[in-house]
Amino acid sequence: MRFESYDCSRGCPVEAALERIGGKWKGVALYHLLEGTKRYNELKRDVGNVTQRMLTKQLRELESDGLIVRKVYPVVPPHVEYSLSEKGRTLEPILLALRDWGESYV
Amino acid sequence: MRFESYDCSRGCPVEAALERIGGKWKGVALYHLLEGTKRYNELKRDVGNVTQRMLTKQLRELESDGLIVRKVYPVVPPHVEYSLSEKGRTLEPILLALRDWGESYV
DNA sequence: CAGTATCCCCCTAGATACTG
DNA sequence: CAGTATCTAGGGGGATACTG
Repeated sequence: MRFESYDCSRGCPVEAALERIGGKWKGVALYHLLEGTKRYNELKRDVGNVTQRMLTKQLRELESDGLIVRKVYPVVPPHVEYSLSEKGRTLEPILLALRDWGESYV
Repeated sequence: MRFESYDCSRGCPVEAALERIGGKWKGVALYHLLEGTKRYNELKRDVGNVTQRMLTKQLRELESDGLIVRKVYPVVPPHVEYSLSEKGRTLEPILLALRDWGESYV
């Protein structure tokens, strides 16, 4: 048969993946990071209507999941850059597929 | 450039797509419906550790988003079948990509 | 079998203000 | 510039019991 069945009672890969990128602003943030490294405020502008608190929170989760890299330059004023990690870059096909689907079917 | 930028302040396609499939049990439910039409309890077993209340709720949302079809046979005992709609079937590449990513990178 | 009906907790997420 | 700190509302989500 074409699709194998999974016992999701103790971890399903689809569920696991969505837990990583399904946060309210995570997908959009990751998507915009496909363009390249961005500073905090740049990313905030791109993501749009998000509060600082929430963006910071979601970025920290993405970081601790190893999907993005946060680089701090110890200067005044602060300079922080976000970029996709190797692992984060593997999400590219998914993010582009989500974008295309969103454009076509929503 | 490879990726166009989107103003997400009033609707971003990635965000829109994730709003449809990002619910806690939606991805898994959709994924299992790739296998074909299922009855309620069958789907519930497949999805795993979900309560009836939540599964019903998420299925109703998927239905009102036009991603799944709910067919009720007016018999006793009740018989209800769920299946992917045309639109829902367009999610197949995304669901498979999520599964593959989840298997490899989580 | 395939749901409702209740009750309730807690976490998500927003608003606002403050800061190294 | 890139964040904390604090407070708060709202609803997502669980447990349990009941039903046509």
